Amino acid sequence: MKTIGEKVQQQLREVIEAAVMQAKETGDLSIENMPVINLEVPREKTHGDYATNIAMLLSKQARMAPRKIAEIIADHLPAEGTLIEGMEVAGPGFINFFLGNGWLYEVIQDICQKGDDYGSTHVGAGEKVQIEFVSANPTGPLHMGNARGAAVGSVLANVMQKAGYEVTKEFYINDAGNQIIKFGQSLEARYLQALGQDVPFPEQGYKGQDVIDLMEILAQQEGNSYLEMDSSQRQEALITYALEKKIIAMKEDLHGFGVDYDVWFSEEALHTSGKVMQTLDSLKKKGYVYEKEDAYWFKATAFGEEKDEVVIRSNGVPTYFAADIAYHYDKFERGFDTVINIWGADHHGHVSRMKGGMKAMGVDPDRLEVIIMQLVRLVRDGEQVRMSKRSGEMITLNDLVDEVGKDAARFFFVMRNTDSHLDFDLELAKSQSNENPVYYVQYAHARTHGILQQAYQKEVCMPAFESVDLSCLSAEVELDLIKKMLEFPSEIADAAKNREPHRMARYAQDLAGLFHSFYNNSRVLGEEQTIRDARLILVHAVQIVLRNTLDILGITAPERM
RNA sequence: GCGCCCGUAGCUCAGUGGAUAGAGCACUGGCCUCCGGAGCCGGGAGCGUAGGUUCGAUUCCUAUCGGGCGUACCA
Repeated sequence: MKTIGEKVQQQLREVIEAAVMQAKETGDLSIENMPVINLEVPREKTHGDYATNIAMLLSKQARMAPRKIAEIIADHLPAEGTLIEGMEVAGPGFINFFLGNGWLYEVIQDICQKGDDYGSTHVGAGEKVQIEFVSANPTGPLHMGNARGAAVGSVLANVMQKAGYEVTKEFYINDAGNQIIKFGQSLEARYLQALGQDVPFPEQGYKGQDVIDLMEILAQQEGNSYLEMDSSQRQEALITYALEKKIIAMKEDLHGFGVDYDVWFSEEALHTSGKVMQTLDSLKKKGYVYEKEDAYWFKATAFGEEKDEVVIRSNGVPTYFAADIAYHYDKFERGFDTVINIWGADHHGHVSRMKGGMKAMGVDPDRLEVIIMQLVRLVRDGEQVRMSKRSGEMITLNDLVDEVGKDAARFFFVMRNTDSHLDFDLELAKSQSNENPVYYVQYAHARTHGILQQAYQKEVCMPAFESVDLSCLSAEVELDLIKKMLEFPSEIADAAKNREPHRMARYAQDLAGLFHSFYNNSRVLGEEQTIRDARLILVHAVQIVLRNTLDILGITAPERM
């Protein structure tokens, strides 16, 4: 199923190719190979609806100036029987095509017909993709970095789903390892303190208020029933109790942020099921694990790394890296074609050795993609705020949602390329949230609703899109608006293929901007019927596309604000 | 030292090798008694530096300067 934009481009390509072949046959051009015909929408409107650079590409093999080639090709292009209304040779040798407006009106009908489904494509071809994101330590509340990951991951999942990938969202629970031991020590200290004992708090413990609260509640509910256990037993029991609470809380917090997972995967389960040791055995057999200084090492140097990595410590405990190899191998065993991880920049050093691990396990490392998200800097009064779970000084995801709302926060986090640092200015987000671009987009949607609502109240019937004459939509803003909506499916496809969810935020702003311009330029109600009906349909189409975009962004599309 | 990411307007950022590099904020000049002014229209100002590849470079390569992150028997 091709989109209208694709159909038009295909027709242009066929016509251009035929013209080049004809020029070759008549001897006007001497070329051997037909290059891929590249069509682009010129940045400048005066350069036409589409342009091709084929003349520049042919210049070398034809041994002619690009402009000369462009003129020859243009001479062989048929003027009749196509959408082409005009063409010109311009700049260094572009051939610009000017099309009539007829095909644009088909776009509006296409949108009205498809509704919520407009924008969906099959470029993903049902590829099974797993996206793992956030995967925060359950030892503390979710922070800004997690929030960025949550927004980016969920929008990427939405966009890829819309583009025809089969997407599974997964959260990896780091419920094993050193930080859990420290967590247990922290819990124990807080529990005992809650019971009035004067015990010291561990140096490396988690100082967050959430740990104190959790243990005070437990102390109130259960009293000193944990007091009789010995310390290690007590810590274990407290960890079990606290982790369950923490995970439930994380699920709720993420849900409140518009993020729901398909799978919650426990690291601890990898250890207890023996998968970690199985993976290490398998690597040993392949000769990629060896023993040195009482520890076991993964031969990362065999995969281009600078040094080998410990997988089992000299105390017999496997490292996080060992579990991670087992975890990622398990992902592929579960049948995913592609596995995408979204990690903070502080984990980037982990990427290549992880890929090395996959290669050692016989998995093509290119099937493991890691999106590295640059860190979020929290700014208050123009100064950077340092955040640390251990010190307990932080703004949590919940704080953020309470202050600026889910919609604004999500939009803010997903607006930027993941390669860029994100300065999150608390004062701006809290006190001046009206300036957040999300309102601009949502307001456009509310306006579409307002017009349609007014029409309804004035008993103006919504015309059937099939029977309306749209040809009176000829103002520049109207045509621009339609062209922008035409791009929607390919915008989604590109965002999905390139794993760039921020494009959808950009698209939303562009579309909203064009609609606001249209709104100020053209009235809908009060115009004579032909114009009114055509514009009503246009507004209806804009509403659909805006809603679909906001849907991908996980942001509500309000009817009024 | 080595590795990864980033240097684009006063600030925060867009810009799959193309023609005259775009938004928002800030500053500033306008907008019909009208479908919602959280809007619209206009103005000034910019690709860190130096080479290279190319018909053509903000985009690719190299070097260099500046910022961030990593370089644990932490995760």
